[in-house]
Amino acid sequence: MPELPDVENFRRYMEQHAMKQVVSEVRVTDDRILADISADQLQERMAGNQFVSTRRHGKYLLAKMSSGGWAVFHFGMTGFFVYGASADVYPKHARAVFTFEDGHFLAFDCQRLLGRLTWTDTGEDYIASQKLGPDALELDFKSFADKVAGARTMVKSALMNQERVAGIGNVYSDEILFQARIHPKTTISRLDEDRLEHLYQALRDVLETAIECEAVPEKFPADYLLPHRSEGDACPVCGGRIQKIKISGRTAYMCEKCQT
DNA sequence: AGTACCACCTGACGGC
DNA sequence: TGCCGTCAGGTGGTAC
Repeated sequence: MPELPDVENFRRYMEQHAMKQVVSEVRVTDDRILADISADQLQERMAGNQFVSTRRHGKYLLAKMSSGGWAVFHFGMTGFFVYGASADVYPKHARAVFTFEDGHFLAFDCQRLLGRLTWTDTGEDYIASQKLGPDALELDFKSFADKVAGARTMVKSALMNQERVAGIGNVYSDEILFQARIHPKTTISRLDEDRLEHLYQALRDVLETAIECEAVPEKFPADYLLPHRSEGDACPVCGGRIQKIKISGRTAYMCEKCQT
């Protein structure tokens, strides 16, 4: 479930492996992965160019090419990258593969096809066109209080709304609320200043910690909910049972004793 | 401005 | 053994 920390990880992976090499071919093996562009157009725009820089906004990864345009990746729920040598086999659900002149490749694997690959001439325009709010890690407390906490909706829904703040999905909203000890069904506009500040701090801490842990559940601190996201599991803080509830159709995991 | 529900998509899993 | 329903979840659409 790629959310902000996972995508930040993919961005670093791409920086580490795929930069400053000429793309010789773009092979799209399932064009349902494409949005608003054809495989031919993508090939035309990318072949002969290099990735020169990357940026991330929320759950979107944008990779600038030497031609000046940007390849845009959204990972849906099952997307990830694999960089490999020419002799390596592509990952099982590779939907698009960029081959470099030296024979190495960067594959965009996306089992459930909920991810997207597209193209934009201007990064800023793309972010605006998707109506994305500020990236969750670039949001100061004041904007958070205005943009997110002004909503007359449940706090979990507000955190997950990409127009309010970009980058938080189902899993990390649960973690943030667990760390802040706030019940996910609380109406966010009814939190007092103290609890709101607590929530904001938890948001930052959780996302930064998750990035440090490379979004690998086993590396998370002992008091994190994430490795215990299953009904009836023991709460890592109080030992009580983790509950599974539905919030606007989404599954939320929480500890009723810790979160009020 | 909210909520609720559906569709997209694949694969794992439980029930029978 | 296999078939069928359900679920996972990011996003986007529609109806209320």
